[in-house]
Amino acid sequence: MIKEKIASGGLRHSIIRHVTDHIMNGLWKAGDRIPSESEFMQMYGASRMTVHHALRDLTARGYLLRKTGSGTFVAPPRPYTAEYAHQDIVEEIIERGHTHEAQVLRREMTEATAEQAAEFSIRPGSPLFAALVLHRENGMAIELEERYANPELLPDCMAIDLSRSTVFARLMLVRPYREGNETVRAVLPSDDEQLLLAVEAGSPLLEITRRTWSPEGVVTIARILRARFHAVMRGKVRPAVADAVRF
Amino acid sequence: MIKEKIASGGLRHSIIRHVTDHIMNGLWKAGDRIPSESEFMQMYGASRMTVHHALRDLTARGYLLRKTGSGTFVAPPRPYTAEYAHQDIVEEIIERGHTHEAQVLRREMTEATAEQAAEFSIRPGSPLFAALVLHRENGMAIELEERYANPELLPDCMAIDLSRSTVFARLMLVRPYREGNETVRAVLPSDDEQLLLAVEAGSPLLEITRRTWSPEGVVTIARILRARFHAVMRGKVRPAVADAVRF
DNA sequence: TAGTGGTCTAGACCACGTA
DNA sequence: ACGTGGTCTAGACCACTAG
Repeated sequence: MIKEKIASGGLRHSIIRHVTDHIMNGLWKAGDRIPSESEFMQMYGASRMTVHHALRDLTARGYLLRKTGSGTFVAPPRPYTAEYAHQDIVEEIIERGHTHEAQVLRREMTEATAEQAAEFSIRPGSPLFAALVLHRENGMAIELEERYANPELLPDCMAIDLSRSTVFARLMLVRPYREGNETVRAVLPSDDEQLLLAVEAGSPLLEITRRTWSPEGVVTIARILRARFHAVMRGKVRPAVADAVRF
Repeated sequence: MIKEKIASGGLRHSIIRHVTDHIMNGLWKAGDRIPSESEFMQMYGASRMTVHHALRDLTARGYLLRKTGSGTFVAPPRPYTAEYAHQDIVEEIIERGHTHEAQVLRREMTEATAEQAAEFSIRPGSPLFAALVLHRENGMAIELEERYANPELLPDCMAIDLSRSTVFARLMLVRPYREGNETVRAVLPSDDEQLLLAVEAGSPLLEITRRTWSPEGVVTIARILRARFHAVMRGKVRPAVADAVRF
């Protein structure tokens, strides 16, 4: 019976480490059946709840697959998942110790066109917040932000001082938990965009199109053009996590 | 006492939904203290273990913060996290019902230069696998893959039939659980790359540089150039998940 | 000192899958 | 029929934090 309770901070974690070590070392390969709950109970002298919740954690994190009636198996390899943490651009620039300046090119409440209405799932003609902001770092234009928002779901969006704050920051406060999707492309700027961002014709830009929704509906859609050194995204790569315990 | 055991698939999930609903609706805001375990026990007529593991799940997923002795609190808003699932390009093309063709431009075992040795944390002159593969979809060049790998950690890499399979696929089998980082940029191709990918001069490309390591060290470094419709990445946006239960 | 969360036990009933 | 995992209970001891 394996007993390392004191040294390792809990039976639960001992079991978790046991399993992950075996998987990492290749002793247990994808598809392999691993010991059952009752076998772990004997190995560790643990109760079933302890074993169960250790294996449950690992299942939620994508390491295991469990089938009622059959057993617990090492999950098949998953695709790489790259994770990018997007920060508020104002904070990002300030953290670098640089100066941020925003040029507000558009900021108004409009009526949704048919196309926009479809994207937001609202009625055509409904009020829609529209903005266009050029962000500069140390005087150099690095990002052009084209933004639309549903004022129903993001109240007071017209009150945001876009020269000092961002819709992003507002979102964080009002809709801290949300979902969305994002598309990243390499693009060339239009003539207008080229002038605004003060880049040479033919400069490659990173375009990020992001749609964000809360349970009530689409909150905001943004198209972000990044230029120069800012035309980069850095992220972590991990095995994809199962979407465990959806709710 | 709230009882919805039958309708909702478990007390645990009822409690999880209770909490997430309140957070999503804004009834509980960041930093707010939420009911204690014993209060939830009374509300749901549940045992402490059930309540505890429901709240534990939510903590692991970044929704809550728990402090022994103080209580449970709504976690402060986190930055957007965009998650991109990278698939094996061969599988991706085949799933689209198209034909995949790989042109192997380089495939050899070299000796690591000083620079490469530093990136892989190996000794200069150590063997290093190097490859350059051009991937075509329906005959059209869409991706140029420049790849290096440490043969110590990725055995048999010279044996991979790069015209039919990928180093990616090999990695999935041999190193299913790994970590890494990734950088995405918008770039213009070099003259060589432009010719190989058969794009016009000045076409913007998506460049993905990925470094992958296992517990033993850096396994592989890849630089991927994506052209045309393939110069896109689509991902999901979610609140960042706490790195819970590290081990 | 009273309340909080962290951990664990030893039972229990159920649905499912394999044989 | 039996073993598997899914779920839940009713206790317990501990360390920490607040008043």
